[in-house]
Amino acid sequence: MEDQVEHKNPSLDEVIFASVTDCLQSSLVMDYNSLEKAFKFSPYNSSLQPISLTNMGQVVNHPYLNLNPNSPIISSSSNEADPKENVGDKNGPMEDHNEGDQHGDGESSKPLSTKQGKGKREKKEREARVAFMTKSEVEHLEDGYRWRKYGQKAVKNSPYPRSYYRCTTQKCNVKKRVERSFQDPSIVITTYEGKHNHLIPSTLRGPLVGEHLSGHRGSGLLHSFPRYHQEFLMMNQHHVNYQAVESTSHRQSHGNSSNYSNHQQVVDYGLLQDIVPSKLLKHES
DNA sequence: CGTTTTTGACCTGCGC
DNA sequence: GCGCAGGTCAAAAACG
Repeated sequence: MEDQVEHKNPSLDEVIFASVTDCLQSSLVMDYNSLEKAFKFSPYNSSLQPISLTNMGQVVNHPYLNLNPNSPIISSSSNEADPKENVGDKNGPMEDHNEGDQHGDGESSKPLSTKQGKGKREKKEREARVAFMTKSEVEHLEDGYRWRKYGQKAVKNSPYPRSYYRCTTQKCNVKKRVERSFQDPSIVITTYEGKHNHLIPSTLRGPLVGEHLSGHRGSGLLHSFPRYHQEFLMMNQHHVNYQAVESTSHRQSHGNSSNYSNHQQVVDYGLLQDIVPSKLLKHES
């Protein structure tokens, strides 16, 4: 734990969201130590990017984060199409796009020998990551998507293991990692990697996220699922639509501290409207 | 019986 | 080069 305090330059890859005590409250629970730990998630943790969720509460601050209201937000969109968004990082870990050829890294069909990739795939490309810290008793928070666990590892210096999940939807290679903070075991750190290329499955074993968001809070399986978290997912989901329609440059709104809000303006009248409460959508604009 | 979880082995990147 | 830690695979087990 000592060695982790190297100040690396954050760049446009990883986002740290605030956590909330639960979906009914908006009080932030921020534990910097845990945050640091969250940063350690990534072997490439040179890339961290704060997010401004102006309609979702305050931005988490952290010595590593270098919060800058003018910095482009997030993200998630990043490695897909816009090389510009990778600005600032010294072509480190994210220089090639393995999704270019197919969907992904280590799909099960890929033989190990290929994986070793002598020569070919130099560095494995990583998707954008978003980390949430959530106060929750359960580790695997219901988020509307279906996940299959594909691994679990013990985490150094932590009594709690880290679990690895993959979205079960075909061709969707979104992954997430879940681990409990050893500093505060009540906090679950969930890291999403990649973007869903599909909508939230309607065949959920429970109410849709949207339902939940639109006022049935406290009911159903998602009760433990924090609102920020849900909101991110909703936006993440709709980003797919957004891209499909607008596939270009709306994201570049410098000076606006909330790209999300900007984004929301774009998708506001689409599907999102059906599932996200309007006040939430309007809040920022 | 199909799907998901478990878990040990293996691979990769990094620091020394 | 070696060892460590993180990440993934894949066979077997468990589950519904």
